[in-house]
Amino acid sequence: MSLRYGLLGLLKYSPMTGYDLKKIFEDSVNYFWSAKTSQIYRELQTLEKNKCVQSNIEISKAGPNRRVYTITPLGIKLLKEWLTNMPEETDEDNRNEFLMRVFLSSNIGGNELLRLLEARLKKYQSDIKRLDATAQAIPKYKEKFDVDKELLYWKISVSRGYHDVQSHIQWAEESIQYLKELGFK
Amino acid sequence: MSLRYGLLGLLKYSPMTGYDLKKIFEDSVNYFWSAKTSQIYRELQTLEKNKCVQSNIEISKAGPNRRVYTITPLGIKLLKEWLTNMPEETDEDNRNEFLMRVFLSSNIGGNELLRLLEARLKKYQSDIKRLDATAQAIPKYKEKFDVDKELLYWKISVSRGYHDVQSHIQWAEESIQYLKELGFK
DNA sequence: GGAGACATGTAAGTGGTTACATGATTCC
DNA sequence: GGAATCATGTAACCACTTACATGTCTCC
Repeated sequence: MSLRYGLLGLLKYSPMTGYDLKKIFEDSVNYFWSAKTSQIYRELQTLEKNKCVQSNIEISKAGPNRRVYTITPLGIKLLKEWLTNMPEETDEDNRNEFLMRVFLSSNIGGNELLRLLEARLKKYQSDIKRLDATAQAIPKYKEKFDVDKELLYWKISVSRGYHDVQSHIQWAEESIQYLKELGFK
Repeated sequence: MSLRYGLLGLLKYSPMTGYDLKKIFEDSVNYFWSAKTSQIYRELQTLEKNKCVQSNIEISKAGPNRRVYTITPLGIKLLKEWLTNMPEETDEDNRNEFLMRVFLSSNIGGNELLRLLEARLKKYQSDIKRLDATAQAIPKYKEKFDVDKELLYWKISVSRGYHDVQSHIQWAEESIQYLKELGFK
């Protein structure tokens, strides 16, 4: 569901192609949602079937033709309905393969887990850099889409990204230290 | 994949039924993985097809019969292989429907978002209680499965759960305050 | 001439959810 | 008598991934 409404939400800023949407997902929403190109194109097709968006082919002399999607009034209506009708239990999706590995680490031992955690710590540190890039992209979209009140909500979302990464780093560092104190290396 | 190995990992502690596994998922692994009964039974069937587990029906006079699954040497081997061969990019699955809503909140406005965040904060606070219960369940499993070195890894996992929830709470509180300072109510 | 960005899709498969179906036992 | 827990499953569906397929333009 979220992908569906994410696409509608972005199309509300401006008409776009599937390719554009994929790029925005990559460099702005990416820390809490991602989607493969193939899924985006398919979802756009079903959205068009449901009359939530409408597409027009834009013939360009320079480069391949582009199918540009525009949100319809119905699309806007359904987007707002989704946003206002929030179910009691919208779980943040906790599925975490890495934690499954940690949980089962008795099978590989503390030394091995230590190495896993150290590698993971590096990943978390690079996550911060990706978030910085995202935060810096916000003003760019401000110009591109000529939005203003949106910025507040984008900032609150990005801030959640930072809180998350920072807590991951803290946990990894603590756990590494703990394992070392126990004599693992 | 993770469900598959989660089941194998738990079955390594002790032979169990699908129903048992479901219960353990609910009160011990739940904060980073969950699964519906139907999925667990199906997965156990494919694991048996692949010779990773083996099942025997236990006839009980009191109550319905139970199909008890036992991990095979092949299952143990594959579990360990999975744990040692960690791919470079095991993403923690970030998909977060709630954040998608926050990100798109310009469509409903700051007052509405404030209410969403306040409800969410309560949910986070109840998450802490669930984690406390999980942490307290650890010794129980220690006796049940007669494990000891596992405890260390369970503790490290649960600790991650706490870090996560605490950062969620902090973010929600900060964002609520921020919105209030801006005059939303 | 080749790499990489631009651009759009289809097909098959996996993992997860929802809905359905059944029936015994225990405790109030 | 009724609700909750124990216990096991099937079928249909939905969301997402992986692999495949095609072709243009731009910059080095």
